[in-house]
Amino acid sequence: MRRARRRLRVATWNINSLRLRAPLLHRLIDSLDPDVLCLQETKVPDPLFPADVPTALGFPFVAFRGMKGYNGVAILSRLPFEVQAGGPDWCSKGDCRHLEVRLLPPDTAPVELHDFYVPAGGDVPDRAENPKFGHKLDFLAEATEWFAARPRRRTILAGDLNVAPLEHDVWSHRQLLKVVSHTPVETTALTRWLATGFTDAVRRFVPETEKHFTWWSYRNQDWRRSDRGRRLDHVWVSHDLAPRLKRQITLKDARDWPQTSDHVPVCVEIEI
DNA sequence: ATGGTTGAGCGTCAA
Repeated sequence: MRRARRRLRVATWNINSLRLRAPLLHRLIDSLDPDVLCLQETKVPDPLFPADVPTALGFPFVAFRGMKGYNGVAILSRLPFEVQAGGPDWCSKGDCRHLEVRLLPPDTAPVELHDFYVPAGGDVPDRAENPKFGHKLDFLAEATEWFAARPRRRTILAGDLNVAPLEHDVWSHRQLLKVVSHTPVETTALTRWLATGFTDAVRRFVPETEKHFTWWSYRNQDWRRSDRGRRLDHVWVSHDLAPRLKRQITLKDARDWPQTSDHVPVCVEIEI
């Protein structure tokens, strides 16, 4: 007997403080209707996680890993899941940048889901001068090694990867070649990670010759007019899921929400 | 070359 296919929508958003922007999640859900939502930069320690927020939004299954002040990831889900504990402590820093869950749809096989928040890497793209850049490169290398050693089936990886890998993932390739997020050492590292067995889901729908961004700095007076964006937020799927991709939605309108994040949500729909 | 803005949480640091 053949198992039923199910529509799965996975969204990712760097929310830049969950407690501050929890009210905006209503808009995200109205616009994207996700089944699963991966958040980054929740900036909330676990004991202070607002447990009532996901429940009120209709997402009864929740996992979170947060700390004081910085970082922090969370997964909100309509589908049940099991948290996969015992993953690596990336770069031995204990800094709350990754969650893995095993989604358990009632009518079809489980799906492995990863939520990542890759280190931003500071301002100077030189590991000798800037330890944060070294941390970023080490994180990317560790993640690549870890995924290379695992099988890749029915797997989705989403998050703020803090690298814009392609020429048209930034507003000016030439002007950003020495800017952290688009330096060759970073784009090469991210491409190697992708090549451990993933497909870039959004670029399946948006041609590589077309500019496509998910982040615009707060420091631009008129973000839409200057349009100096970068594509830092990604959804990747294992190759077996690539033919099942149905659409992507990058919710650019979210950049105009009141008191919003500098990142916008990205959502992918897959027939699983 | 510099500055521009935001959040956490009260110092500045991180982005």
